[in-house]
Amino acid sequence: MATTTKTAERARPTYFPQLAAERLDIALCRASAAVARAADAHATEEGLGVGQHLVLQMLDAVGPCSQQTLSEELRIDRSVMVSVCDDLEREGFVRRERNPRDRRSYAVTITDSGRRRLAEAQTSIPAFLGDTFHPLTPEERAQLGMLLGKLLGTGA
Amino acid sequence: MATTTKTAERARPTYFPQLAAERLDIALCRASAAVARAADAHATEEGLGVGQHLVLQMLDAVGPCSQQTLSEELRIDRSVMVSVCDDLEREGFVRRERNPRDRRSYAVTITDSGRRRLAEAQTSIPAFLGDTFHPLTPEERAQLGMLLGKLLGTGA
DNA sequence: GGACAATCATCTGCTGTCAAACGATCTGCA
DNA sequence: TGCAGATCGTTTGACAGCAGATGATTGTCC
Repeated sequence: MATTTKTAERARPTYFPQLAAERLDIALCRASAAVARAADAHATEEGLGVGQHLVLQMLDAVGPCSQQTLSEELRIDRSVMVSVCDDLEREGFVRRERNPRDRRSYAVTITDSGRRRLAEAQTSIPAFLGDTFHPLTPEERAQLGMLLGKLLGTGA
Repeated sequence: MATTTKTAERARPTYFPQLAAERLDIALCRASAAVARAADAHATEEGLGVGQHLVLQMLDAVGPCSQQTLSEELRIDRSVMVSVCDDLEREGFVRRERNPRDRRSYAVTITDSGRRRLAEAQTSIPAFLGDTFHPLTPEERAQLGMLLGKLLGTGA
């Protein structure tokens, strides 16, 4: 993203310090949404959105899942999960079969093609992520992940 | 928000640990957007959105500003700032006067009514925020703010 | 003075997210 | 068995964020 260079060029805006601490928290959370959005946009450009990547990764790791399970684990809204799976299915990366035990739900399964695509993505992504998170040291990134995880109640 | 109680009630979803670290970062950033959204929704319910609150707070602290300055400092998009100021002006919390030195820009000024509204909001918000951020200690909150700030290039 | 690029506020269109509602299906209970 | 309520996937409508274009204004360079 050009944001990094841009902020360097011009007198970069700063959260003005008089902001009440509580509001600053929220302002920053809101801003971290921008990071996620940028990552999303970039990943989509590369042909595999963050949501799609997460789904493939999870299916690869834990086997067939319902869309419900996927959306709960990955914090992607059910209605959004529909289109994520639509896209993945259209490209042949997953199969949707009705779960015979509960015909309301699907058993979403990763295909061999999906596994190959996943492997590709794993290699192309790190460079971009290094770019996005480069202001932070590896320790700080780990810490950020830990704090956000704690804030969101995902356990220690 | 009911999120805290809800996560306690039901088998709470967790980011499944096999997630590659890089993706987890982004997944968490994305999820923290949900925190910001929840805060926004709550604040709007109380009659003063987060954006509006931030603007009032800044105008109160640093005096009249152009919309451009406000949107840069507060990381609110220019086009969004238009409607934020529209709302504030309609309710009489700010005045928009043309800057005589540069008639392209406005000098947005907080009114006495705006100051009163700001004072009200300052008292009603902390309770909700304490609830939202209670998983973190004050030190951790400060650290989270620092890390996100660094990630976004707002300086140390 | 006049041409040109830059800036401010604004509007429009696109995308992603979410809440609410719906049909199909399952579960529990009488 | 039959019925009420819950759950799964889906669609729809509303809304925020963002990029790009526009009109008014400013500053700059010739």
